[in-house]
Amino acid sequence: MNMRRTTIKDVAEAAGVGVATVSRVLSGGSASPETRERVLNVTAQLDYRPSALGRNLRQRRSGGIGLLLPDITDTFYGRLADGVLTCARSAGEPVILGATGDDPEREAELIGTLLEQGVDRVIAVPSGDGDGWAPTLRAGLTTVFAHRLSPGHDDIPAVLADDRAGIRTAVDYLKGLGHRRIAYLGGPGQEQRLSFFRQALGPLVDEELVVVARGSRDSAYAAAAGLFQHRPDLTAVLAGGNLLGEAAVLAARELDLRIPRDLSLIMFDDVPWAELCSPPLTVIAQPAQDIGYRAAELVLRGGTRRPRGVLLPTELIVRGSCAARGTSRSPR
Amino acid sequence: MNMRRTTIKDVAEAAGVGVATVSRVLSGGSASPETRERVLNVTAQLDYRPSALGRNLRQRRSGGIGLLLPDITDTFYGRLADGVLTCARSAGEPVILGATGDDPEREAELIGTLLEQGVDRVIAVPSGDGDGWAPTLRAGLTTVFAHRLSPGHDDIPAVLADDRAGIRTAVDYLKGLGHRRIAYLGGPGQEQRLSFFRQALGPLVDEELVVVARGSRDSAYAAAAGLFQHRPDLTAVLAGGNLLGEAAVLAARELDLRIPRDLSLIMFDDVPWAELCSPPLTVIAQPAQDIGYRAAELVLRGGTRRPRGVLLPTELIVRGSCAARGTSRSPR
DNA sequence: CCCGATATTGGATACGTTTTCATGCATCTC
DNA sequence: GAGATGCATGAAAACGTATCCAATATCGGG
Repeated sequence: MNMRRTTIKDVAEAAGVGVATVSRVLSGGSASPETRERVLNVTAQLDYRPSALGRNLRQRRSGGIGLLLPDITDTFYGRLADGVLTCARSAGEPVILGATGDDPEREAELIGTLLEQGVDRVIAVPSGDGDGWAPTLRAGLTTVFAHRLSPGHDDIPAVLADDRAGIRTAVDYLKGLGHRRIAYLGGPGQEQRLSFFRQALGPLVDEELVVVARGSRDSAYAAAAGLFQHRPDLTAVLAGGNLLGEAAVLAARELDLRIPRDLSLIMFDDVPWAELCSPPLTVIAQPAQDIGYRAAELVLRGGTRRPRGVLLPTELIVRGSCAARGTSRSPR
Repeated sequence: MNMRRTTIKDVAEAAGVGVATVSRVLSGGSASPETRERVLNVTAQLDYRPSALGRNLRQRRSGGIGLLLPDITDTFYGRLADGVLTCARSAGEPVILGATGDDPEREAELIGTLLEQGVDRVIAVPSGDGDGWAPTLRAGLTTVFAHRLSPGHDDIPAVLADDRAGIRTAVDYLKGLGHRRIAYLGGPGQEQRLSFFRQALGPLVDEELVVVARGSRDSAYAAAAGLFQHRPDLTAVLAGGNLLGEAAVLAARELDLRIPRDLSLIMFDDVPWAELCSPPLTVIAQPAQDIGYRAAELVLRGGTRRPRGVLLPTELIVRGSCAARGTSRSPR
């Protein structure tokens, strides 16, 4: 028994038309009403599904969207991915996921795989300094950056949270509470944010209080602990991501720093556990799902008339991890 | 300027051999050492990458692994996905991700998309009662179930955490602390776990204390709150997932139940924030990444000699969310 | 020195689709 | 009514690869 898949040829034969006609009917070309109906009937009856394999080869592209994230384990990227999936599903496009680990080399390797697969649309949280992207873009990939942009590729549309406003709001909030020595705990690829932070802090900026960790949990913890130990005089810290925030809480606990009495903490990204933490964490919420969704919209719209990019609003959500400076000096 | 992609034909021409030879060299067939070297040289020089499109059509399958998860936002599935990605990357296989939302209909739709793409290997956390899988399997998909199995498809290999042991350990632990009225807060697709729970509890089981929520956060919260309000006499609860655990903590806080004084809590799945919670949550750790990795190994090994499946160990990690019953009656 | 066996090679074919192009037919215009 | 115009249609040609098969070259044994 040879269970061959039904092809367009079978449909054409059964409907008494040519394969070209079937193809046209199915992809919305012109055809006479009777023919169309007949073809559609046969299609339904035979349960025919056009093979993407043949189509892809013919069109020399596989459809589908490549999604390159630093770490799918990070809930922020999880939500971002969810947004992409939602949009892609409504367009019937498959999503090919790759985890770069914020390593340009791995990123390049994954892009290679995507190209090999004929994928010509990719949404990426770019890692590295952006050198790796030049050849990719020349290869004709429709690219949209999400969450971060890549230095030197300002012509690529990007969907970003409004980090500048978010950081400004957070810093102003901390300043308003009387804090002066405010630290920033950043992760990979946050040059942009760092400059916004310096900008928002103005003359108060202290380069020793700006620390950048690598992507891992361990590295984040080490950075936080190092910072707290080395500069016990700091009174507030802005963590540039939920991993960093987690590390800050852990390190603070380990060093017996009480939040918010000894240390005020604001974390980038609102995650469910921020509310479960004690004290609940004050955060800058980012619309992660929206970022993904909008990026998918952009990349699906494709080459035609590419907008400059999208900036989505952030929101400071005040919970309990910040206190006025001086509280620690209040009696007992 | 016509920037055509270099094809196998170009390589053949440049190397002065036939396309068949190039194909053989590149896919490990037999060839004379000189020919092989020459072809490889030209390949490298022209930066030739074989197009998956042509190959896929020829072999009538697209390679790549379909990954069907209920919710990529859930860190458990995030880690599982990470495991799959790691294994797939080492095999050079792309991973196509789909979120089912635990909805059999969406699941079927996604499977349809995969089939259309020619994907013939899929790793899935099956949703629903398993009816939807029969046609899929008949279509020749190499399938591996992860984390859950599908009722009525015991012939499909599955990679699971040892829920039975995990639950038994947790229940015994709670029993040992003096608890008698122990509740279970479950999510979708946890029939298996439920029966293990009943089994572990033995005569103590109280059906009113077994609650099943749907997949969403809201639903989980509603279930937890309803349970706590309706049965204030319960003293311990086992949450069947990190979403449920989160909901339990939130609901307990809302109802002014102190953990662990008024209520002992054990959560399935060890997540980073379990340690940040106050009190830190006692959990049953599951090797989510391993589950994904092993599932990928299984599905890549493919049709040949399919093992019965894999059971991975769980571990009870005692932190601070469980107390001996009677503590609440202690003075003050 | 010749024959058969083996290893290597390239031409040709097929995979399933989309798209171009030419054909036939009907309708429209002057 | 004749030529022009438009539309529906099907045959055929790609798309880039893997593989079948026949042909050639190499080698060993008799």
